Amino acid sequence: MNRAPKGRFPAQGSTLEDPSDLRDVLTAAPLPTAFYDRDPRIVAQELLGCMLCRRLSHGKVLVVRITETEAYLAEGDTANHAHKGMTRRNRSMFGPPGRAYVYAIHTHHCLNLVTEPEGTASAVLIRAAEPLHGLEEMYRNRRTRNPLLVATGPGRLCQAMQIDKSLDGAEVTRRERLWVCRLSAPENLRFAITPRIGVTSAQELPLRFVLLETDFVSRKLKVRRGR
DNA sequence: CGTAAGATTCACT
DNA sequence: GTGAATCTTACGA
Repeated sequence: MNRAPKGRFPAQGSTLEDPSDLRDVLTAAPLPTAFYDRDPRIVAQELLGCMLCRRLSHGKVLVVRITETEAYLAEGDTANHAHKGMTRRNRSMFGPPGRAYVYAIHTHHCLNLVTEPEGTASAVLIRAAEPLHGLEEMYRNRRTRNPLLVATGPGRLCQAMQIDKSLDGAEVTRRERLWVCRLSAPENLRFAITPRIGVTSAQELPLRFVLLETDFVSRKLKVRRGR
């Protein structure tokens, strides 16, 4: 088993050091409302590999590549914050698709993207991402210089990208404070489907989607043994 | 108004 | 693996 030497980082990972690549990302059209106005399981899968972009108040833009998502269903999903109806916390999930639902948990925040039509409370939790641009800013926010620890977890991602409740309800279909884009037509990326992490109910539902062939995930996939 | 729980993370054993 | 940090929300009295 290969293991990175202590104090060094794996060679894996890409950046947007090439100015033209960065320009392509920053000028790409955000995914439109129609993208989000679908079943959260489909949206969760198709978000894998997409770029999540955050413009800070002073203008600097942070970019990460989404590697791990979870779907929270409007029907039959007791792990969904909205499964017992609307509350002050979850009201964004009842709003139109293509907006953020941000909530606080212990000492952290988590980012969801709202799916399906207004009145249908479903969303996709962004669980992990690979940092691509604005590394120094994100290192500072996370108090680490290990890229594998920057955004591999929903709380870490929000801390790295300065996402908190002030972004709850924000539109992610415009290039304003937060948006998602992709550089080309959807690629056929391979991913695994597993139960969701951390939920205390509906634990069996396979609603977590994890990009394969990346180390930028919140939990290592269980290795299938035997054979 | 008191209390309990939580879609997490980190340090430590 | 276990426990603590630390804060917001939800809910019942």
